[in-house]
Amino acid sequence: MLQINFIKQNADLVKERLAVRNFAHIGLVDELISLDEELRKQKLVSENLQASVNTTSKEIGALMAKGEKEAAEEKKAAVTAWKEEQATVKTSLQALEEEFTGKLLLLPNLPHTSVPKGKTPEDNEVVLEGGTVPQLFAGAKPHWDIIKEYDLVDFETGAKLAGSGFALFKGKGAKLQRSLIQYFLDYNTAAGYTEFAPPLMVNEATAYGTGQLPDKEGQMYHITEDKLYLIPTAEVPVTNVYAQQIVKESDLPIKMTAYSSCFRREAGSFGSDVRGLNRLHQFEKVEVIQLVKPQHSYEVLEEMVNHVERLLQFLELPYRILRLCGGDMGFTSALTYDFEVFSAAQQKWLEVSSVSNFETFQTNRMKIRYKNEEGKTELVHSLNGSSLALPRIIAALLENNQSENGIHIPKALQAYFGAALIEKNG
RNA sequence: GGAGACGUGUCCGAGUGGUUGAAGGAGCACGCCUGGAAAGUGUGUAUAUGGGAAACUGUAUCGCGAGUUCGAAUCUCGCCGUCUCCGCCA
Repeated sequence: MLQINFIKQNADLVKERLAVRNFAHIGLVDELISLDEELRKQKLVSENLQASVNTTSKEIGALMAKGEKEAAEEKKAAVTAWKEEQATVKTSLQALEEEFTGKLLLLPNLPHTSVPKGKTPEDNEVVLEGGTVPQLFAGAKPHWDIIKEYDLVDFETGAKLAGSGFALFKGKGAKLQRSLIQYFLDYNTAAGYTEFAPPLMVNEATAYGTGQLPDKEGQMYHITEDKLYLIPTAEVPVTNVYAQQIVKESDLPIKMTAYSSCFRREAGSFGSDVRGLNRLHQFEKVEVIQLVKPQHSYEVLEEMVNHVERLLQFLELPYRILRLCGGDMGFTSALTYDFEVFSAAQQKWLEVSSVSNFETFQTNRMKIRYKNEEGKTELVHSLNGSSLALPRIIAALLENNQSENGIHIPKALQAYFGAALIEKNG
């Protein structure tokens, strides 16, 4: 959530930055500014009335103590009148406040100056490519066929148990996923991230904190009976660990990692994009999250990008890094780098990680602050990234590493998986 | 799920309608004492937001929300959480 004081002092800049996103409701900026002015005016009126009520009530107390009942009754009448006046002000104040916060929640984050203009994924900027795309043999198959052949994932049974878009991992497939999770977590904790195992459901306040609500309401599974949401990413519970806290300056940066299942309704997704492991309602992911001092957040973003990049190098996958354009960037982000791996049999780039700096957009909602060098409390910056999303990594590994003999396991993973090859009779 | 107890500042802990933003203690900071330290001693020690150059000052906050009252940490109701007993249970 943007800060109203910043919006007021930089109205033109805010509009200009929002335009980079192709944000359709730029008019909200001016609306918010005038709403805020009106809000302040009415607040002042209400507070002044309250001040009169407070002081006079104290006087009544003193008069009662002295036994001057009549004088006390006179003052009571005055207070009652003020309170009636205040009641009407409060009613309109409340309505204004609701309108104001409702509208403020609709404003997305301001894109960083390095964010390219653009509307669609085609306008994203390729920052760099790494790794080499393998030459596949003649009988090479897309992963959804490999999975069947090696009996690694059973989509039919997944669909029977839960519905389409739910996978049942099986045998070596399940073990491959488990070994990747273990490897990713070890890699992250070795880099100084503290491991968490968070709740997979969160309440409304938590979902607002990281910005999933109200923007992505329809994307989350909602357990209405208990007013809980299934998390779409570990970012939600883990970033909120420090919500409403003023952390010690010496505790920064706070580095956290978590493995979790992620749940997404993916309403309206169709076509070949969703085939096999490419898009699921439930998938596994390991996430890294940092809370940092504002002045360091862009250095930290680069550090996190490097961290994820090295992981892909260890997995020996061909990858590229994209700087997302304004139109493709998430609601809460100021700058996002996406990582894609090339899945050689489907000849397709698959997004496996998204590393973002949210600056104060999330921490303003969560009120995560620290006392800076001058002793002033200040919002920290929050960042996160996937390291990594499992199903698409598995898809790319299966496709890129297939051979007549079986599927090769990258060296870095062999100790975790317990073998160098997944054999056909497996 | 049933019955009961409880939820106060960094921590412990007082406070059942009126100078209580909140006693007292611990902790912390600064000063005195000391050769130095400990002990002792003095002072200070919440957050947010509005006004003000500042001193200072208005408002809100004793789990959260609503209500009663001229006035609520104190009374009433709802919610959340913690603990104890019972039930159920991986």
